[in-house]
Amino acid sequence: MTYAPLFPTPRPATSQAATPQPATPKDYLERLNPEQREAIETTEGPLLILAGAGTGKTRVLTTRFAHILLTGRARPYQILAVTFTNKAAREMRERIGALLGEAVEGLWLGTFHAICARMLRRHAEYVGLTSSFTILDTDDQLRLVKQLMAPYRVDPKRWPAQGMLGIIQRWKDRGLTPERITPAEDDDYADGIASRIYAEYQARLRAVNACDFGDLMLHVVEILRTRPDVLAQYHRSFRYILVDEYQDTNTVQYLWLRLLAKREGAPSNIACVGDDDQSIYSWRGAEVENILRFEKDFPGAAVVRLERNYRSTAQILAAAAGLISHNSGRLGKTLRPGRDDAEGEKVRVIGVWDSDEEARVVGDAIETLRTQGHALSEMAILMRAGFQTRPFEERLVARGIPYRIVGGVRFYERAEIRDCLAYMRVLAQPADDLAFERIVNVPRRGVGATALQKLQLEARQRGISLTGVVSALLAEAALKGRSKDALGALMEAFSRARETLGAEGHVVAVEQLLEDCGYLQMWRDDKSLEAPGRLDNIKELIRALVDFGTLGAFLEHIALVTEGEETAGEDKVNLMTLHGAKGLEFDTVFLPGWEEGVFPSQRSMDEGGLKSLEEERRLAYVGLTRARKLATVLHAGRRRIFANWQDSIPSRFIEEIPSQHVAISGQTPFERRQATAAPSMFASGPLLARKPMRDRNVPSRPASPTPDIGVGERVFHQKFGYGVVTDVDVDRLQVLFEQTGEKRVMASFVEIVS
DNA sequence: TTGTACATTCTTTTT
DNA sequence: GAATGTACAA
Repeated sequence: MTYAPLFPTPRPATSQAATPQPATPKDYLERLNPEQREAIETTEGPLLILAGAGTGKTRVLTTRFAHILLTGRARPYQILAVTFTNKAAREMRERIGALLGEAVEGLWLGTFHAICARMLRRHAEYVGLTSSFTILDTDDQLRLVKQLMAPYRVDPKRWPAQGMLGIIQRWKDRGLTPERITPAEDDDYADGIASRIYAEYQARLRAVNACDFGDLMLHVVEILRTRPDVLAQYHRSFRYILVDEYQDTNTVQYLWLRLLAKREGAPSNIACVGDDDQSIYSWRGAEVENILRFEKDFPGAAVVRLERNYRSTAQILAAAAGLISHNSGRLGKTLRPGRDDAEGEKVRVIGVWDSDEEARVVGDAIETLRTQGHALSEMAILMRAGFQTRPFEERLVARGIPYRIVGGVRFYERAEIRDCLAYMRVLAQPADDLAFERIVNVPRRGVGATALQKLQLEARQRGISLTGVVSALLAEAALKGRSKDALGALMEAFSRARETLGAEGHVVAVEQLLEDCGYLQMWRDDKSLEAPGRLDNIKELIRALVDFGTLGAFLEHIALVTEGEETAGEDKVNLMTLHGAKGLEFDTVFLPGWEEGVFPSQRSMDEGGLKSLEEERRLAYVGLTRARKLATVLHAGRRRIFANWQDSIPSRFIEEIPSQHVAISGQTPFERRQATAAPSMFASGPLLARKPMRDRNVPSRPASPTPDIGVGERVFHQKFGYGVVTDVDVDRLQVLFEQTGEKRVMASFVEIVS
């Protein structure tokens, strides 16, 4: 196997002896290719950098940043640099520091949301908030939407609150405040109450001095739109703008950038880096059109294409290029190998009988690689959806192979953490009704739904917060029995904690509060298996509290940083979704579940048709291009979905990879067509050497090979029952089943009935 | 108000 | 298969 000599990955220039002086020799430009240099040295005017996977995008961005500083074009605080993830922001900050030889302070470098939060704290009063506003988490959002929808008595089955929240978020993604929703725009969701709910939702947030994630962008855009003085202030301040992952921007983010970049009588020095082929977030409101339209939005824009890939082998690049060429409406860009010494191995495609075998095969392959001395941290299993990790986890555990799940259940999303955060929020801001609602009855204090409803009603009538109402009612002796005692004790705990907060600081105050109100005791009494772990998590949370000066600073940090601590560095196999893998790279990548309905996902295709199919294809492209040396695609003949088995046919994406860059193996319905021509791969490579298939006396599978089946034929399928063939494509059938509707199935899985 | 039994839905996801 | 939601009893 031509696996051993790894071509070196280009690293940022090491230890430049750079003091930030304009006269510094520009050795940081020397190891760049001509396109990269152009992308860095074209500092004035709008610039679009189309950066394919693995073409040194981050390097260009950071070097460009440093270049602007080192040539004296701007001071650090005059450059605005935005990314999508905290991780990307952190990486940029570190690499800029390395280039300059010292950490730079006062940068406007961060995620869209973090930078907007910073702006919004300065100008909150323009949108009816104060600078101490809280940022809601998704639980709060959903609870609020449910509350607001309740009076309208819409069927929650047909119109779930989740969907309503989705609509509101999409509106926010598009920069639409409630006043900007036209009647035509008002979705027909829940009989057209969506815009009304939206308006009420926004009013409610304002009343509790809170905003949600979308608001961070939306409010700031609204301020920049309506306050020319504020806008002018930022225009004076930001001379250069750098944007990472431009293809993932949604409309508000685009509006925000355009407002900041278009300055009267000055050039728009905005440089956007992106790759239309890696746009995989449209379901979250991202508009690929933003990148496709860039030259129209910013006339006279220069466009630089980075196509030299220094990451993957020529085989992988050709495979990925062939696959993505099936998409239409691309800006046109072909990855070329940046080096000639890395032909590499073909992309492996392995067909397996079922999803259990799939996990087994991957586990075996990983074990083999490990015994050959390859680091586990250089291998990744990338799947379409998070739940697909399970069988692999089980297999890896059984094999004793350490693994890590990247982006699983995040630390700050655990219930116990959110409970504690809600306690802290009420402590920091007693008017935070949404946080209060979360914790009034956690632990159980006998303050249930009806009691809470009474409190809410009373609070609305008096125009005060829930905590305000509780204190008032207690003072008036208007409460009785259980709720009086329970709420009294709770308010006691808060006021004691508030005293401690002033005297001994926030860490002690929070500890005391959680103890006092019985929250910690609740978990100590809990006999379930996970209770001790939850207590540990809470300890961890309190430990993190120490690093922050105030409770407010801590809560802001938490709201914006969703990542748990990165435990990279340990030698473990990486399991994650394809979305989560964007921006990462590994020597070896396993891509399981390439089957119709799974990948491309039926769900997204139902929602978005051809556009979604293309996005799925881009996702496949992202997956392949994560691999430096070897990519292995797998597909199974049947798969466990929910509780039962479902037959599946290989993904169309497999056929779309040019066959000369693919090595097919495995005995599957798909492979049977080529099997006679191409001998099994198993004998050749040591990597995935495997026992021959066991005999399969599984009843669901007819012994006969593909019979001649035509359109209109009536067929029977073990799983789907009776149906009529509506289309035939070699050995795949489109069948309209009586019970389950239209499905694509393998011809070999059905029987003709007469 | 709380607990239990049963039913239903869902599984891209980052900030 | 899990997690959430609903209905109903205590």
